[in-house]
Amino acid sequence: MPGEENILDELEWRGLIANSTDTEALREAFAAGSVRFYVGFDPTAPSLHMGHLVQILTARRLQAAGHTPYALVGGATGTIGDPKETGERVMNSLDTVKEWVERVRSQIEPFLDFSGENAATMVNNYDWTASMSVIDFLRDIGKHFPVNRMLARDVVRSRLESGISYTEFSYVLLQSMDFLNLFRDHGVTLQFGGSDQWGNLTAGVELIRRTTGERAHAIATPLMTKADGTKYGKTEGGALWLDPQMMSPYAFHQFWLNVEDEKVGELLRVFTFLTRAEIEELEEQTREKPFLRAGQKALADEVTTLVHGAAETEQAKAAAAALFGRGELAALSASTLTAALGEAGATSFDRSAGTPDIVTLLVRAGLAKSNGEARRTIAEGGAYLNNVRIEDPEFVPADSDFLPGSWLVLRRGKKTMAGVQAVD
RNA sequence: GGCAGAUUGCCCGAGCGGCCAAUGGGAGCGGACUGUAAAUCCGUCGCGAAAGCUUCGAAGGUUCGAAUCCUUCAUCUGCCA
Repeated sequence: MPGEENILDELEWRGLIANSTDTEALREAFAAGSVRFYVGFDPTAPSLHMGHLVQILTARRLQAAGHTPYALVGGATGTIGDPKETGERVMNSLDTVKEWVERVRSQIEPFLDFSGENAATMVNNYDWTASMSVIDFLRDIGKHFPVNRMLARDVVRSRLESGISYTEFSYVLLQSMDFLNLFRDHGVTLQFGGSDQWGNLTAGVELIRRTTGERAHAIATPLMTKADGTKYGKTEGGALWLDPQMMSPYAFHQFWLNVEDEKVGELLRVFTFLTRAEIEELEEQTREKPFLRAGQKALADEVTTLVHGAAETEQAKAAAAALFGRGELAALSASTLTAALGEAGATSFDRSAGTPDIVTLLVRAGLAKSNGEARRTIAEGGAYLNNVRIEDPEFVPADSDFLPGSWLVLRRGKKTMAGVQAVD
């Protein structure tokens, strides 16, 4: 094992352990050698998001400490659907799931090392689930799941009134079987997941105990929430996607840059590989000189680099510097503007058709959903062209308003920017 | 299977024939303050420039006029089988 410190202490310090089966036994296992562990990702969308990133980075931390990752994509479980409290999931077609499995897999791979002593392995539970016979499943797995216990689980109990299909009710059996198979065939003794997975995690540990008499471990990472306890990204503009097509690196970088002071330390610990000393220094700065936003800046740079790479981070920063900078927008070069607005969001209009008015431009740029909303924004004093507030809804930009590259920089409120370019 | 009640905008929740595009709260959005933070205060919050148009589970109906009354259907909740 590299290093004196047990990785468990590190995870605890970072606040990554919300729940765990037997901490002391696990600590011993970590100290005894390379622990084979697994974490699963169900393909429920075309991209993973912030919540999954916690798991991916935790896996990376464990691998860095010498342990051996098995990253599982849920080709089978993704077709079934983990029950959630709000109600039955919409079943996705097998083709869709198959496509998402590939996308999820390629999103996870860059974070792990697939070579060396403790090389990571990718597995897909479709491989051992699809071919299984119903009889085997019911006899070998189902027999170990008392329905009365299953009914007592929180998610299930919350669904008893509104209804739950047999399909989703059975989900826990599949996930538990995954753990059992990986335990038997690959010697995997630890599974971790989000704290909403705790029931599924412990069910797997129990299945292993019942069928083999041996002990496996489970860790649940905490659910990330905002300072007021609400979920991140739930209300504003959807989830925080890792896929650059679904959320631009610029928007991703901006998200972390705008995090509340109270949360900076926590997020630095969970989402970056900065050392304890570095993080404590940043927390200190956030307390002493919050207006410098040193913590937010480090957080945004670190996480964006992890997910999108250093080059994209630089572009996102350059774009923000150009758009939020003190200087005149007109002083920026055409290429800087094009790059910055490309990050922030850009559209174009045909010059020969004439310049649209401000209302149309706001809608065109995606800053307002309807003309009415655009007008309202103007009336509220929240509409800007080239950083100058526009108060007349009839306003049409003059030729002199065009910046280098025929750009118009539109802004709604303080931080939402978009560019519109005149093209021939 | 029988009886009773419910279904309102992103969420919660008033309204029970005209004054209802529909009270109020939350979320969201904008402004002020600040630091591209939090808290607070103010404004805004179906579409439309407007006339007006489309909304109150779905489809029909009564009426000059319906979210509000009637019929059928769907879903949910209680009570009785």
